[in-house]
Amino acid sequence: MDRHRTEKNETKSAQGRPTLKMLAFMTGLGVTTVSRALKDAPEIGAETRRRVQLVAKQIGYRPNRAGVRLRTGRTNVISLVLNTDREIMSFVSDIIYGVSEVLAETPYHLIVTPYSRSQDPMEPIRYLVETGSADGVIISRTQPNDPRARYMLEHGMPFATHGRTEMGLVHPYHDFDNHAFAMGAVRRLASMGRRRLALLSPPPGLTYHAHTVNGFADALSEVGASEIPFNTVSIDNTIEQIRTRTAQLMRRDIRPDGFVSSAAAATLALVAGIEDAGLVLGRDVDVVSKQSADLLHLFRRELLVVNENFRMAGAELARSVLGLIGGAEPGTLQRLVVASDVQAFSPPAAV
Amino acid sequence: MDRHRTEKNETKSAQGRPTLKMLAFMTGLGVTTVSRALKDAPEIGAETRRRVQLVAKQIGYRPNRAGVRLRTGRTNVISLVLNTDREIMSFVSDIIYGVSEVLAETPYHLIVTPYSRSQDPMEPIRYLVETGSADGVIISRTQPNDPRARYMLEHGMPFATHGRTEMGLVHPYHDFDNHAFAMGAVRRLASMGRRRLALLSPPPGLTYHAHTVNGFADALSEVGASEIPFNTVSIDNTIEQIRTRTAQLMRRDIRPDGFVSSAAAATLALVAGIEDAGLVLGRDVDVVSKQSADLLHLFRRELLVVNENFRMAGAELARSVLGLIGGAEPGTLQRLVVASDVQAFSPPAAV
DNA sequence: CTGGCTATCTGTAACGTTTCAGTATATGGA
DNA sequence: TCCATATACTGAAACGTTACAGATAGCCAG
Repeated sequence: MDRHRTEKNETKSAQGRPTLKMLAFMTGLGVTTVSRALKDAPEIGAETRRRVQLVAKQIGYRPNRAGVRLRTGRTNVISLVLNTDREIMSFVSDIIYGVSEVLAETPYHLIVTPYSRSQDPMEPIRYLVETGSADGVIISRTQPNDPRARYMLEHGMPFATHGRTEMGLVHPYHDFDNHAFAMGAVRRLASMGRRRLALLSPPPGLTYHAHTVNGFADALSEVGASEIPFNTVSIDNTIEQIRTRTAQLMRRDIRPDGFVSSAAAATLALVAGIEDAGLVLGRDVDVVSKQSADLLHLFRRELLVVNENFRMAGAELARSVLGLIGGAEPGTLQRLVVASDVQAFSPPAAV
Repeated sequence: MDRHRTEKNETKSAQGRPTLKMLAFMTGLGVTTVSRALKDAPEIGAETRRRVQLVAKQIGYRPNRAGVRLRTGRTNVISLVLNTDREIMSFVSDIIYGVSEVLAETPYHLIVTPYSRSQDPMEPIRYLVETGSADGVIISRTQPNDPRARYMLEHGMPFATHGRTEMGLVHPYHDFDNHAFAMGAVRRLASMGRRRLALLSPPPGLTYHAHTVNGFADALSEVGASEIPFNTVSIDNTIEQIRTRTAQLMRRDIRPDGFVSSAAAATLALVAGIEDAGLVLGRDVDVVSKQSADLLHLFRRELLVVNENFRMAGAELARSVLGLIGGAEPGTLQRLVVASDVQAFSPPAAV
């Protein structure tokens, strides 16, 4: 009579998704035993374990994520928090690919948590922590004193940052040595006889702004070149803004004969501005730029480039978060990538 | 004695996440009532409803996704399925932004489900359907006879495609009118006196390959120009491949004096190849290219461009899937975006 | 005053998982 | 023989939610 009683001898076999209960019925064991057998718990007999795992594989059992999550709180999700309007284009896809690459071999899923202009960068972080929507978080646009990192550290949410912080707190990070990049760029320009250099820098506020600015300044004094200030604009500005500011700058009497640029898209605008002012790349001025895809040499072969690999960064960040979740020491999950040498255009092999 | 009995009068108030049970206790109601009051069910008194919603807002109640998902099967997740290596860079970030933009105002999360070179494109789809990991799916790289679309239709998984299918099955899609794009491009080239045109097309196999090829051919016969075949390569090839093939082509006696290109990144390589062969853009040859970001004019101002807005595409696709989930007719969720006119470079306002 | 509405509200079960606290059987030491 | 202990397994509870099947009370027609 009791409609609700769940009879153990269900006759329907072609039920939907396999569950532990089904597996238990099929093997004649209890669901507890099955659950444990699947995760190689020590108190399960060797034969039983093998038997359960065999059947599970046969019928294609996959744990129900909602069940696991509800019970354990584990989400098997890593969240990549991105600024919707500011992040540079290729940056996003490359980093996503890197992260995906690593997560693909794990039970983890990647979820993208966006935030935009108007929003407080803390908002998505708070959401993730409060709702427990992820087991780990990856953030970019890291600041020296980053409230997001502090908050996640305080709340025990595992995370890794793209870029370092400077708060005396230890956490996983992946960073490109922008100090070395800027130094190398300045040295290269100096070696070409350029003496009045300008820097198209990352936006002030982000940690790597200071790294870049310092590297630039350090190398300037080393090589005895001078700086033409160009800090009314950063790589965060629009193409149009960078272009017009550059053109203005290049029409002055005292103008740079060399540029260091921290991003490829910004470099496009920079060069456009230079040319708007009637100057010629490689003759009147040289430019060293970072890039992530190998495109700048197609744009103007006179450009000098240094490659930064965002895909690898994404992969490393993912590995770091997983490592941290797995109990690794955060201090061992920090990586600073040395900048490669400045590369000039080399014509492709003849066809 | 019974340790397990859950006393109703819990004294701890500063418990972790607010739950329905807590809300029920605070309001003095049953959890069923609270659950219903929060979703504006009709059988709840107006005052009770307001009271519950007030308290819920005050203590920041947010439904536990795992609970909802376990009980209802609804995941509140939309999955964007991406090919890890083939998708064009800017495409990915733009489309993600578009999707995010729309989902941000809903309870839905975006999860990115990647697949790569080696994999069967069906694999991630099967995974999503079998594990019920998403309430809706967005796919790109759509084919005329697309097994993914067929499979999802058969299994009742709501989805939208970027690009159309040709299977006689009705489903939401968003597509750019590549036939019109190709026609417009050819007409423009013809109006400039170009008579021997070549097409750098989308990869064969994808639906919009045929659209583009047909538009190209239709306009050719309309304007009486001829085609120089260039189908050993597509926009899916690497920069290097496109570049060398283009250079080879341009060194032949009979070479194109006009190109139509379906993607901005490919156009960079195309132009590089043209110049490798010693020819000059705007003099020896003209190129009309699609682009998503306004960058090609910075690259070479002689380029002619047509913009395709991937961000909008992402937003539309997201809206379509949500609409479909909400019960809208799939036939009403189809959109073909007309191609805008071919644009030549116009110098920025003087400074 | 009964029976049958309607309007509100409630208890319980169930989704699939893990964990706590056992239970049953075998093994071994005294 | 008896107790202790290890091995292999199991039932029940709980995570937070929704839905089914009532329950209670007020009201009105007959």
